[in-house]
Amino acid sequence: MKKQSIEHTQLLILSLLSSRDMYGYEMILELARRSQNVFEMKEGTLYPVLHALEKGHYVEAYEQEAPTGRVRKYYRLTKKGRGCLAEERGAWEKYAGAVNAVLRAEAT
Amino acid sequence: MKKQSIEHTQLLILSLLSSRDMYGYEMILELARRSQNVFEMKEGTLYPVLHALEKGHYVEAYEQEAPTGRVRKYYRLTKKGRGCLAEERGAWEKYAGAVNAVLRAEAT
DNA sequence: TGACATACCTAGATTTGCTAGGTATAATAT
DNA sequence: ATATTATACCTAGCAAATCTAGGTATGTCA
Repeated sequence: MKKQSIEHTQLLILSLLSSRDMYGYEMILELARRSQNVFEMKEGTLYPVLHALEKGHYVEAYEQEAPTGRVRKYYRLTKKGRGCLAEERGAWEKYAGAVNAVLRAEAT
Repeated sequence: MKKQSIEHTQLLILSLLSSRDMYGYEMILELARRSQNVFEMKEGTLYPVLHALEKGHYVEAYEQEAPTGRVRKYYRLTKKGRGCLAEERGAWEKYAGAVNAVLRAEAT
């Protein structure tokens, strides 16, 4: 079907970054928190997507030292990324609406 | 993440069959209709899933002649299939709710 | 000092859906 | 009459998305 699988991971990452800059590991924790542990994103999923987003100029990376002394790799949403987020948000709403329409029809 | 990709195709098919028995080609048309053309399921997607559902005893197939004279292969939801549908429905709601929670947090 | 949490990374397998082909019949247009 | 389109089923192989399972390294706490 048409764009059957929305790139959920990408949508979620962009959405997180729209509230504030974050580093990878933080995104995993934050996603779990905001979804009440429904999402348990794996590092093997996150990092490749993050690198692809950077390569496509949807996000920019920069390093910053944490209070602990460790250097973290933060990601910032670009203008292009913001546009992509809006687009994917729309796609998600359309998609979820369609699934719900089919599920509701079930009861009819 | 945990069951990241709900088996959307399966959920949609089971949902369709819960309203009435259908044959494959009909499901494609009906899905498009109920979703207002958001879903355009491909035959290459549908038939393999249908066969897997049959093998797993979630649906049963039977042949029936159409008024046109052609024989169609109808599918009927089994009790097991009904249980699976309820389960996947729940999973979908949980999943969609989590995505929406993350998207809403964005605005915060 | 040993275990665990933090923090990053990648190769390869798995799953899911799509592309692109095939067969065959019925309806419709030319 | 005949060519095209819609109906109706099928499968092999490709592509994309995510996960598994490993690796490296540092900081924290019992």
